[in-house]
Amino acid sequence: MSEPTRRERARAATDREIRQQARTLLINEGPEAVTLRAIARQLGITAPALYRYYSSREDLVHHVRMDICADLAADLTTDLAEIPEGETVRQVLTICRGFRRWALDHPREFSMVFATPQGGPDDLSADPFGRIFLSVAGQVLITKQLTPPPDDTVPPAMRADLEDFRADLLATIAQTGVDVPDDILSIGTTYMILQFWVRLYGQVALEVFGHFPMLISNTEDFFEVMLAELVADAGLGWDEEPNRSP
Amino acid sequence: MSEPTRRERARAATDREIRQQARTLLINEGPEAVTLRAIARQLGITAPALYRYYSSREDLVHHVRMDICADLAADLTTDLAEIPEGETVRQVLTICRGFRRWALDHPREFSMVFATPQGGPDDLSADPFGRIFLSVAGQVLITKQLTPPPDDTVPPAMRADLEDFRADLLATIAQTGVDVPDDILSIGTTYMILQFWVRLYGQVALEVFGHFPMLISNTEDFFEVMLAELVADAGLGWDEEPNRSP
DNA sequence: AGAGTCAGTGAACGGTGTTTACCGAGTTGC
DNA sequence: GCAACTCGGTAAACACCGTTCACTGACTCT
Repeated sequence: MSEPTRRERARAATDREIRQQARTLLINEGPEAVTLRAIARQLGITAPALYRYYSSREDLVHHVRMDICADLAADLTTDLAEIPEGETVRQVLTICRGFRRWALDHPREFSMVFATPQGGPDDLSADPFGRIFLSVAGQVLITKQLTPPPDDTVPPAMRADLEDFRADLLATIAQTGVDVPDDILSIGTTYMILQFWVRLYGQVALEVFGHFPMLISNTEDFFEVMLAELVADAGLGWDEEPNRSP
Repeated sequence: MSEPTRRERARAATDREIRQQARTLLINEGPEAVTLRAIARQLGITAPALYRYYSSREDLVHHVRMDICADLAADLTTDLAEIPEGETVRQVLTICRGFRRWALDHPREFSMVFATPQGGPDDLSADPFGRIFLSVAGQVLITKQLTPPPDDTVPPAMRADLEDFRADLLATIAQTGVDVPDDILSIGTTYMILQFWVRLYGQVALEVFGHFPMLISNTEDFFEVMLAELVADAGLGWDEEPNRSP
């Protein structure tokens, strides 16, 4: 069992090569260039051979999508490792900046993962990026006093969904080893996390797709201003941020 | 000159049919189904004939994109026509709801126009959707007292861009016939309009792409809550909204 | 009436995803 | 050790794609 046969190792290796080559083509020449024949050509094999690994082009693309998510999560984890344990605000900032940077550096991967209508509501715990996002949210929840909107501003029709989401959040966070008491995650806070994601995503997507209604020469600053507002609105202080004197 | 020859009228007619057929294919079978041969087949002609109208498939797709924008703008204009002149808050709500509804009803058109990395910074005055968005913004600016962030919260590095954008805004609004005194459009207000667009776009795109981190059974309510917050943050009151008793 | 314009055609080229039948090296069971 | 089997890879074929090119034939203008 711990003895993968030679065949199995070879298979796993070419499988990795296929997906790697697919991504190289995606990055360098765009999504329409990632074709089975091109991939096979680069690998020195023929196109039908790929059907031993994936049932169709769509199937391959799907797996590539998952790889991309995993890589993004790995990137963010690396960034995060450099931030000391307790400084949760810096962790939040780091992950947001890391997400933006990754999106700008990998626009084609970004739009493949975050801007294709395909796919039902994604299971956040399956998506590694979701995992890391929620894990940071968990750390914030424990160590910082948040100022969420009072629960009664949330309309009744949303409560059930938010309850479910809260359960998801708690489960996902518990899985990462962090311990979150139930009462710290109010419905209002849950709603706030959603809003956080909406604004972060909107900003990054608009920047990647170039759909800001104006020419922005310094998008970096624009993002930082938005991020500062976002953090302030979430009730996180700047107290841990060294770049800010009182 | 006012006498379009029979040839010219025929040409314009088939041109419309081509783009119409392309959109039908896009809506019913997705972007990869909009192929020159399929379009020609539906029209009862052969594929090379399309090259009399467009220099390439990409060229056709580009024009289809413009058509989609024009249709969206027309939709929103129709919605807007039913709102009395003075009730600017309702106009804002109408246009935001209309944008969301259109995006959900036409997900493939939406992602083609609003979620493709292609294209540099788009000229908002060329895009008819941008026109209508800005025209409403203009009406709001004249008739409502806004509470924008004070100008000095805007970092210096962004000021130049915002100045340019403000000029664009004023020019676009002036083109619609609405008269806006220069001083009403502060830098802070300009920044606020940008933020408004970021949050609206983020919410709608996430809903269309199904990338909310939770299952939302009632997305309608979620949108309405976000919209209410958005309007409140923009400093617009609910005073004109009849569904809200004091 | 003759010249010219031009939408549309048919054939062809090189590319694509996918299926099918086949080969042959690696693995497995006896 | 050898037969049986598994299975990654191949070649050929099919239907489709975008695009080019030489050509036709009806409409338009002078």
